[in-house]
Amino acid sequence: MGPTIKDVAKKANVSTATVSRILNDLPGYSKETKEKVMKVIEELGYQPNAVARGLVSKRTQTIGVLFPDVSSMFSSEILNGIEDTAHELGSSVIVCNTDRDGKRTMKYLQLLQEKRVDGVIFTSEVLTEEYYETLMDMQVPVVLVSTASYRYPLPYVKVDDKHAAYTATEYLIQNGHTQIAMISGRKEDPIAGAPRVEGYKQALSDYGIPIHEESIVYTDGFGFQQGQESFPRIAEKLPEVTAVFAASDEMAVGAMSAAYQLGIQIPDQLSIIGYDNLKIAEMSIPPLTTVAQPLYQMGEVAAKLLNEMLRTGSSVESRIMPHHIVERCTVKRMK
Amino acid sequence: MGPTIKDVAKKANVSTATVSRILNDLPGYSKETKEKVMKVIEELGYQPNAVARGLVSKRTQTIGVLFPDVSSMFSSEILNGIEDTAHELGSSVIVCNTDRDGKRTMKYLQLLQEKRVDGVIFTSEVLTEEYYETLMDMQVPVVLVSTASYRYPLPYVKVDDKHAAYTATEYLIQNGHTQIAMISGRKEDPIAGAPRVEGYKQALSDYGIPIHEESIVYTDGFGFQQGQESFPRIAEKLPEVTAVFAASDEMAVGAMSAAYQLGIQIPDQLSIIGYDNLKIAEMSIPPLTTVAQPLYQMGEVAAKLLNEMLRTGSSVESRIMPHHIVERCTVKRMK
DNA sequence: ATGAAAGCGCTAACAG
DNA sequence: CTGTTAGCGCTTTCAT
Repeated sequence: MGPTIKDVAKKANVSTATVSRILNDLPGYSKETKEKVMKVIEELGYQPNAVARGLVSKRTQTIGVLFPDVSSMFSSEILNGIEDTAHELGSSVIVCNTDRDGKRTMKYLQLLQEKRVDGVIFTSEVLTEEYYETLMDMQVPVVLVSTASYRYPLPYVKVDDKHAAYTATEYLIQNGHTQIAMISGRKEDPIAGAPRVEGYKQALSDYGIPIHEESIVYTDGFGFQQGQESFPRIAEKLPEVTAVFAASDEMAVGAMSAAYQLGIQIPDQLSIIGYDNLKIAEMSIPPLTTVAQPLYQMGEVAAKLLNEMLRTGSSVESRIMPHHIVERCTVKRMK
Repeated sequence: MGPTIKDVAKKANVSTATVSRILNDLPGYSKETKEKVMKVIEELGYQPNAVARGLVSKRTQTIGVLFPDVSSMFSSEILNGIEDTAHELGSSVIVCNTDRDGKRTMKYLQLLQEKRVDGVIFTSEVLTEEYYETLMDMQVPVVLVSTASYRYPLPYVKVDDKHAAYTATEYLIQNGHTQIAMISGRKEDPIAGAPRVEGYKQALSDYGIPIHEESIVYTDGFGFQQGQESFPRIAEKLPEVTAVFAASDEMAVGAMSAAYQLGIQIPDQLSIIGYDNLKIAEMSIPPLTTVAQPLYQMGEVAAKLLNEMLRTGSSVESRIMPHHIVERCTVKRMK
């Protein structure tokens, strides 16, 4: 193996304590010894052992992050923000792909516990009691991203889903649309499901537009396929619709794909607005108008909050992140 | 803090050695003691400390993975494969976003060394001498993904870029195209640049089609924007072109976007084939025909190779992964 | 089958 | 300013 702090101490004729002090720049050594030690470190190519350090300091400078699907554009953008920030703050991140599987999630939580990570960021899934319990056991700070829990007092960072959905729908209305359908995710999803539907309804209601339950199609996810499959249903049943609000960009793009197959021109014959502002939104044809979630920043903020909790030992406030409409080319101005 | 092995030992009236043996199922204890100990472990909610274990065993069950851009669809697919496999094999993965920055990469390499990761996977970038040196210092197995080094003897897993480009071009030819342009990445890129251009040229040449250097446009990356920006140049200069081979799906989609702006119908007026088979390929309108790289499997294989090297201590063979055409809707059959 | 004891490489009192 | 000495929690000879 490589040289240890002992080797350095010996060669520099000092104690390991002194070397340690220098390494952690704690007070207690002369300029000369520091120089001498640094030189030896250089010569030996000494690299401190973070594992040993972690054993005594009880800090591993590592955080764990759980994603339902690391390879999704959604998750990877958040990961990017977390990683950049954690790195800046001197921590590494261990990624965990839960695959939306309870068993697997629990296994990961346990793993993270054994690895003694300093904290964990839990994203996009609903926090079950089981998760919460073991998270509490771990005795480490936790922050939720793109999810929240009403039952458990954990800080979260997310946009206001209802509000964002309201904004999206309102945008459609302000562009002259009144026959607006919605492609929703899972009805039962307490985070990305129901609230967005509520926001949609609220906007219609506030603008005096009647709400028709048949205008909402519920799916079992937020993917391209769900959008693609559900669009024909609305195209067929609701021919009078001029605009649709999709609860995710992937669904929006799926819907556009289906519309294309059906020979429906977007935005000429039908307007569509998405939700998320993933990379794909600007790459679609035509580019997708959408309500943006600041995913990168959400990751960034989460990492910072975690760090803050670590540093101060106290808890922090949740953060409602701002959302905003990104106007591109899929919504037509009516009238 | 939580209970330690000592607490377990004491409460079970055995030595820590025995508990350790049971935990690692090594021989040397009766069925009765095992049961007794397991019960205590349960009662105490004992969780072994992987940090302490790592200190003595010199294995952290953690690997480091470097990506130029974690949030790209390309990287995240590879990450997914690595993560799933590493997890199956009992390891965690620390992700490092190098941002294509030499300094940052070096910092990460150093960090991984301090953290005593068991191995590292280096992806998509060219391996400089500096990287190689410190990687060697680390004394841990390394595998390259989607890149390779002719100077240094490290195992890699990638497709045969020249061959894959050949296949893509050949597909166009077999569909009756003879006026074929190419949108390439950086000319100097020894992995994804030159080889793909060579494959393209070789295919033309093998089929007796004259090669025009002007039919190749070089860009400074593989992104959507590069494709979008360079397409107009070929549309303008080479009106006779009926098909284009883009060296990445993102570029292909960018090109399609530009074509759309220009009112050029795909595939009716122009065919296009991409490279990678990212998720976006099936989400584009129309769905993109492309030559697929098995990204997930590449990650999977890399993780397995790394594990193999760790297990046996010996080196392994590189893997050329199979590529294949995914026929979708952007290539028109001529004549 | 089981225990005692020596570390792994580092930090952190406590002495000087 | 600097060294000595305990550990951190675990594994691993070496005895018994």
